[in-house]
Amino acid sequence: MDNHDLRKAGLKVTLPRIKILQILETAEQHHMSAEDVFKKLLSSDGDVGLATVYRVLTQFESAGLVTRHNFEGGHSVFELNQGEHHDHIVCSCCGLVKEFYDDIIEEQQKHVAKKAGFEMIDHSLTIYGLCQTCANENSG
Amino acid sequence: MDNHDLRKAGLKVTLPRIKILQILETAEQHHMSAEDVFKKLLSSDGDVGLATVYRVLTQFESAGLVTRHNFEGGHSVFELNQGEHHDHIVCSCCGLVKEFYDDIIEEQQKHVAKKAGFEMIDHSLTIYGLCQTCANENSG
DNA sequence: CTAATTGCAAAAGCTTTGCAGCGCA
DNA sequence: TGCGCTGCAAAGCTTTTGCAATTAG
Repeated sequence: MDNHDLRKAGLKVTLPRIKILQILETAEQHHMSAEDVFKKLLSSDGDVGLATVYRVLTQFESAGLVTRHNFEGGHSVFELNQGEHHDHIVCSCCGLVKEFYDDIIEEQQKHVAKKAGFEMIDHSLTIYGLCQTCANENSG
Repeated sequence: MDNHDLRKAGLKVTLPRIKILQILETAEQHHMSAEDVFKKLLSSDGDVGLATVYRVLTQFESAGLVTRHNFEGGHSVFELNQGEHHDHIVCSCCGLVKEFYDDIIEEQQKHVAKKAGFEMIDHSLTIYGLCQTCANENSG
């Protein structure tokens, strides 16, 4: 239940926040830029400002509801926090994002951080490549 | 020899390019933003525009002389391509950047990409954490 | 009722681009 | 000599902020 998540985060349950949460939940591609979310809002109703989208997404990030990623390309993308941690593999051609989780890599990172004398807080691993579709198009 | 690298990249050997290359080579912290490079230029002579710094760095990137990273924080940082590939561990507190290379992680990434049906082009692994200095300050 | 929230518009970064003049090859 | 390169200033993009009106609790 959305409203519960919002309240738990200390945020008032307002229409923009509910809508944005729903968009993030139901989006087929759940890595969205602020602009993406804004466009979806426009087509659904058209009463939420872009500034609000940014504010809400930032609040959601602080509340731990979403994660912000800085993939290549200058703008941030946001993703709903559901399920376990994972990393990303992004198609450089079409922008497709797939998620993956690899135990060996996770373990090895802790190891590396310790060896470097760091207390690991977080990490961001993104593999860039060509998805099958794009690879076929380019070769054929 | 700098000039040789430039010519090899099909770039004319001009003063701004030589200077920027030297700055990247001799910088103690060799992950620099365009602004960082620009400031160094100002203190050395003061005749290179910020726009030129961006242009030259972008050209260097295309030529494979430098790599552009999108760490957290909105702006790009550039790093001279010398020696082997490596990943980064960044201090969230003071911004210190350390490099590391881990064979197991490298291998495992190839594996993951293949399993996801991607042709791997590149990858970017950044661990965020607290360096020893910052960890001590925060605990003490 | 009160403080949080919103929309709009304006501003603030970082980065790119247009253009006239300068410099390398 | 010619084209590439440069500096400056202006524009472009994403993101943030100020403010008056609105709304949740």
